[in-house]
Amino acid sequence: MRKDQLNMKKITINSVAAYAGVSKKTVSRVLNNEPNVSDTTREKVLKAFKELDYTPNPIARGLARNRSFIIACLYDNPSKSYITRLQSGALAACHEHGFNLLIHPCELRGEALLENIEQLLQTSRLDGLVLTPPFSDHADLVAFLRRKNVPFARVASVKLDDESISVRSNDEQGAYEITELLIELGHKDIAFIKGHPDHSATEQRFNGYRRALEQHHIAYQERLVEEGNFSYHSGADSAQTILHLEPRPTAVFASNDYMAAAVLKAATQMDLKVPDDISIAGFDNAPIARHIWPGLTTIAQPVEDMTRLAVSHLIEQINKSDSEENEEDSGPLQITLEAELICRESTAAPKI
Amino acid sequence: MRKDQLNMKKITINSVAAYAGVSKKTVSRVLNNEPNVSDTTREKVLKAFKELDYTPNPIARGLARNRSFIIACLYDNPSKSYITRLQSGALAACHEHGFNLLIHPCELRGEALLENIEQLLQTSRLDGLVLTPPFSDHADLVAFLRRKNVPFARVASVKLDDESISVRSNDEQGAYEITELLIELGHKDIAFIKGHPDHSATEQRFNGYRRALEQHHIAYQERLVEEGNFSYHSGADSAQTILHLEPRPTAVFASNDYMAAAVLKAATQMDLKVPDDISIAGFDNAPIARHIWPGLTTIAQPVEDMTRLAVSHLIEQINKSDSEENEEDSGPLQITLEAELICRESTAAPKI
DNA sequence: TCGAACCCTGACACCGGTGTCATAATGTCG
DNA sequence: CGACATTATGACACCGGTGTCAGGGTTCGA
Repeated sequence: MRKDQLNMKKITINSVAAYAGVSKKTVSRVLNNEPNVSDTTREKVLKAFKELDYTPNPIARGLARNRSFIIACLYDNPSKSYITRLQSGALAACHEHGFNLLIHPCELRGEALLENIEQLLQTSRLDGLVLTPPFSDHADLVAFLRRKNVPFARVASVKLDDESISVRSNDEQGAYEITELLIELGHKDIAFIKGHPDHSATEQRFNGYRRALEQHHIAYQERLVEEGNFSYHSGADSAQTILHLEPRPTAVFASNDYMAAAVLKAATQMDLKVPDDISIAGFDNAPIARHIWPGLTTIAQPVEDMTRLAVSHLIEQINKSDSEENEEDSGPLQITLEAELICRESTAAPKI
Repeated sequence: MRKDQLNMKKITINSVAAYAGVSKKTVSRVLNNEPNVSDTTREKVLKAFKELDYTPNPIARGLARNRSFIIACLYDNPSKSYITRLQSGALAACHEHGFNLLIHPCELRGEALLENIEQLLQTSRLDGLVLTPPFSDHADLVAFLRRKNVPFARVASVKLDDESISVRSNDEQGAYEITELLIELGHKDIAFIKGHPDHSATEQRFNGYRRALEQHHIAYQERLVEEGNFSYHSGADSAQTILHLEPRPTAVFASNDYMAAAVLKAATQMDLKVPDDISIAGFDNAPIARHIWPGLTTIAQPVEDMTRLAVSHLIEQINKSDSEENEEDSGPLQITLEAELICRESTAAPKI
């Protein structure tokens, strides 16, 4: 059968088989790089692929193999830049492996979460799930997914002590370094604004702050610590308290850049010069950190890399569990990437 | 057959049919709300759905109907907040109709675009496409999709003179209003920073600026107009030129908030007080507009609504073209939503 | 009372791939 | 050289739904 005889009809595995003069099963073998196909046959089929411009139908394939080639990325994160970076890393890995990415924003709080996820699983027949903060350490969710036997990977989770895929950055170390920077500049009264309690990063960053103080023999002062929730607003509230303390701290380390930006705004409104009158540091290296004046000293995490790695390993696991039927979990996979300190204009030695 | 006899097996249409004592075709009829099912039968089946907790498999359904229930959202936009707002609107509409959303960032420039899209269509078997700026007015892409007979909807397109689905906001009017506000505050030398030439919004906003000047009998001065590209950096460059003009304009209207923020940063670095020494206005109401000090006067577009509407109508069209086989395009659908002026602290009367 | 029109319903093929197994062809070893 | 293992291939059922069509039961008009 010649190509033009097909006359623009949909190209299916049957057309290819007919064109190449083999059975559709053989075409399928070539498609999936299965062994036991002679070189000459394989080449005939590959030639047919090219000449017919054939693309296998992922839906049919999915039906036959009970797979959707779709993974979903769960998030409930206030930071747009964080989300888009997550997505971009996840997409890169998905494309590499021929998967598609579904994004699924949903709320951490509320009874409905598990139902919501269950419905997502039911209706989309996902092959796997990527948990991003604050879901990465949601014990109920993790237990639920284990019970349902749904492959998943966690991004920026704290808990390293289990057998699932998890990629994180070293938040504790980052916070340590930024605090140490302030200390070495000569600051002693360093205020700290905590993040959202649901995020495990919150505790990590706080720990880094405390460890740096301790290491440098500076007493921890509870009065300098405010509760925030990563939002700009919460930063603004905390700033009001912190900037009116007596004596006023000479530096503020906020757990993310939005809160740091809010502190900067509040300080500017109070006619405090940054960094002369007060130093400010953030975390995350969000775009705003370099879009304001002065630019924020902060910590850059390799968010794209984290997600890319997580998704990549997730897909590997999916593919593996597909071929081997034995349920040996191919071992845990825990990766920790380093974060990078970025110095901008918002930090300097205190003017005595 | 009783439910517990099924003993946790996968619930398929066959199980339901057996449980309800009807054929799978009848179950399928109930699933799709087809006519010609007696009330008693329908209820039996519905009862089986509930008791077995049945969810139809979208993949099998997709194979049979040659549909994927997936639409993709194309974008190449520098603004993270714009992207996430687009996504959130698109997701809302998708969920409402049982569709899934694929996100597909890609580059406008470069020969590879059409190939890229073609591959996306081939491998994902999308049911439709949402074009967001700057793709909304990409003539080649639009022609390509028409030729391929791929349903699509455009968000924030300028061209209203054709038969496809298109939802936009009135950028020209928004720019007019913000310029008018500045004029009414007493400004006469109002600088303007253009956006990216690939985006149709760029021209719209510029037109609004010029119309307001004209309407208020203020001569247009070419020296006050800078070329930008919506990025923070381009705003910073333009700011350098504008802020050093002699005489210096008393107000700057940037085509988006990032560029406006860059102007604000540059002005602050030059020890100019905003808004006392110079007023600054932006466009889009990006988060940064309220995260910096002073907050930016800007225009808020209903981005979520635009995308939601676009996707909603797109899905309607997909569903319709599925049932009716006649290719009558159900009429063009052009919607224009209004944008809203948001006054913050960055604009005031000029201090003479 | 009988055929026509209509409403329900199910048998069966089909969507486009993959899995299982039988079979033929080839290779290997005692 | 015969018994057996291995490789290459295709026939066929199957994944879980939907489309087509035929047949049995009702209703209706003549």
